[in-house]
Amino acid sequence: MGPMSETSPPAPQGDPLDQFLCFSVYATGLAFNRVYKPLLDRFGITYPQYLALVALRGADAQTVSALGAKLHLESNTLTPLIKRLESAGLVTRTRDKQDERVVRVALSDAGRSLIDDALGCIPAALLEATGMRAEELTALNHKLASLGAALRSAAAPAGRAG
Amino acid sequence: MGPMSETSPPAPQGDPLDQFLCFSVYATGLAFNRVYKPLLDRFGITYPQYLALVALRGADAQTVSALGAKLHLESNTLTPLIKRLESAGLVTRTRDKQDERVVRVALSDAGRSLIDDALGCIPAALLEATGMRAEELTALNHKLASLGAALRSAAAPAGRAG
DNA sequence: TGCGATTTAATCGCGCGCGATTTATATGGG
DNA sequence: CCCATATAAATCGCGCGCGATTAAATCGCA
Repeated sequence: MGPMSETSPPAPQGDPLDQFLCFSVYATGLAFNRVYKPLLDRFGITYPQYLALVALRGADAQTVSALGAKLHLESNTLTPLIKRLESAGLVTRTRDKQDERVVRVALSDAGRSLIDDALGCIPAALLEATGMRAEELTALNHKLASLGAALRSAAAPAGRAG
Repeated sequence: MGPMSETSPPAPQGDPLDQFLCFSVYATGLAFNRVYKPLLDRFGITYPQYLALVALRGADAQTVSALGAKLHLESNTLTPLIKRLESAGLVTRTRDKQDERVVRVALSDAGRSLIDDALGCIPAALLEATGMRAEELTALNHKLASLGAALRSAAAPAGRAG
């Protein structure tokens, strides 16, 4: 993203980067990670692993591709991450009998209880860290989601007007 | 972030992750990167390097710490990044004569003309990729910036109520 | 049936972020 | 003056993201 409103001749502002929406997204992502880190360290998982466990909680025995569709990641990122979760005993990986190409990933009992525990306290801690009202965050969430969707379709290689 | 509005009993929605603001920030960050990648490849730089060059354009001969304050990064991340920019001939690194501990980073002529060229076309391409109006993006930018600031102060180790 | 095209994961290399540590320089108190 | 402390940057290891490639299984079609 670039300077958004070119209609600002007078003040040079704090920093040029602050005019970039992409930078706000980038920096807020870093900030989220820093808030999550100490909370997730107590569970021995990373932030991407936390997201994967949340996604797995939604539906069990998902393929790597299906999980990737939810997380917007591909096997080159997911396979090593899932193997680390497997080493930690939090998920199981099984080749599909019908189609040996696909690997199905499921929460183990330990994984399920870990993510349930985590969801019991972490979201509340995060909500407090934002210092904002839930409805305000929901609105922001929706706007960001549609921005993300627009960017994803713009980044898609095939068939776009423009 | 967690489920934001617990006031939604009926629909299980698309995916649980979509209820997490942190995930929208994370996924939108990934999406921004994917839009930037082909644009920045033509200049031979990465997205963090692009941000660093933008920050350097704002004020020359900055210390690593000052640059880090703008980017919300520290020397463990910045030093290697800056060295890559130096190898590419885009910035210069010089030890401060008054205080030999500090390193001052400045754009080279090549770096300045590269970032000027990049800013000449990339922000417009990004604006188009969002498919949103500039004023809407500006509003989103401000909300995200204050969210980021809140998270950063919550993540700061010392002296907080709560 | 056979065999190329497609699909699904996995592998590899590189550039971040970052916690932890190290090195080098500067500063201040006895 | 000397040494403890502080500060700035650099180094190291690990876990992502991801482009590119590979391996293996399935599908399709003659």
